[in-house]
Amino acid sequence: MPSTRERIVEQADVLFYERGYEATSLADIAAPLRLSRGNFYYHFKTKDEILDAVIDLRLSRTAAMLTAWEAEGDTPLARITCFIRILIRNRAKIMSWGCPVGTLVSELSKLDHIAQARAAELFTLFIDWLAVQFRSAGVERDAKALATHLMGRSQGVAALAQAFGDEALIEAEVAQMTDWVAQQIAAQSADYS
Amino acid sequence: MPSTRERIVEQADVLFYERGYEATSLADIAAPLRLSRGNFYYHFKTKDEILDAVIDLRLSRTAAMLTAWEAEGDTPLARITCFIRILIRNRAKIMSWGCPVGTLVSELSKLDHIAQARAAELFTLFIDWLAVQFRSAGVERDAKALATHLMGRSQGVAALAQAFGDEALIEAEVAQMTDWVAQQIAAQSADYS
DNA sequence: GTCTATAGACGGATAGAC
DNA sequence: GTCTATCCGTCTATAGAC
Repeated sequence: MPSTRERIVEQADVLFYERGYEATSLADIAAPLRLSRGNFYYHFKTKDEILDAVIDLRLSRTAAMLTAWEAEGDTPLARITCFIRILIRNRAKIMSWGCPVGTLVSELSKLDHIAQARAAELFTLFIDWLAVQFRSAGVERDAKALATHLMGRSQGVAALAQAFGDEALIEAEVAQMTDWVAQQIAAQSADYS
Repeated sequence: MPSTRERIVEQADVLFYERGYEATSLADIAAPLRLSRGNFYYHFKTKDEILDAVIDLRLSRTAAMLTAWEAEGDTPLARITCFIRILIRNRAKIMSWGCPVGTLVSELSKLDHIAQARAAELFTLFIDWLAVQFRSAGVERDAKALATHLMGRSQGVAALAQAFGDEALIEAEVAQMTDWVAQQIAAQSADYS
């Protein structure tokens, strides 16, 4: 049984993703939970506070997901493939609302919102994790650059998928990204032989 | 001497980019132009009408830019490089507000706005033009796929640049994209030899 | 009786539309 | 210039638990 606060954050998380932060009113969040606005302000003083809580939620969920991928794949390539395949797994949502991270960061940037930096930490979580995987695959020097590149590639796919609602585009790019990662790791192994 | 209507569209174009469509009020557009609301409604009845006009403006400007690039570069590679280098040329704006096309399409998607499809045509303009360049470089079969891929790559760079405000990231990715295009074209030439 | 949780009304501001 | 709608945020009231 989740607390009222948790239900608010959960609902806000969904609506901030699907409609955007600014376009979501506190009434929009409260209504489906059957909460009065008065009750609402008992738990959160401002809309920005909810945003902070939503970012906290996403950060912790992302960290947990990355930890799960550590156990799920037994090679660096397998683990990085877990990352790439979220584009496939979440393709329906991505075609409708884009990447939850990228679209939030973009909106907060335009609003000059202080929380933009913390939202960008979601990117950092992914990139740092990917860099660890590349390093454990033997790529020492360029691990961070490769990780950043891969993050960017997935952002690009999400942007075009949202624009055109094209599922085949996602699949084609995912295949290319997977090949690219395999090549980077193989090239590294070749250096040692 | 631009007409009042043109000045409205021009101002809206800037503000829709820097602040976003929804976050820009009609007053925000009218104020710097010192227009009365009455005068404003003489030119545009609704906010959506202004959005349509802004998209029209961007479509025509994009088409003109693409035509200019045709003359500017004397090889397909040089012309495609013109495209890639807008990331460098507009890097300051991109770090602040992202890609004008990608962020608009993303916002309109979340708002379920009818104009989303027309905004996405801006992507189509670029992709079709890039495909023409790839084809004129001898890449027949995959021209559209390569063009789409390149468009996606640039979107990814813009997204991360906006998130981190990292100029070096842009330069590194631009260099990689340029190399990638050169390789694609070289690989095609090799097929004929 | 106090603390927690919920409810509802009100105010000030702003937006879009006419 | 006005009208209506909406939104954020505050204030007061209430109901129950301990």
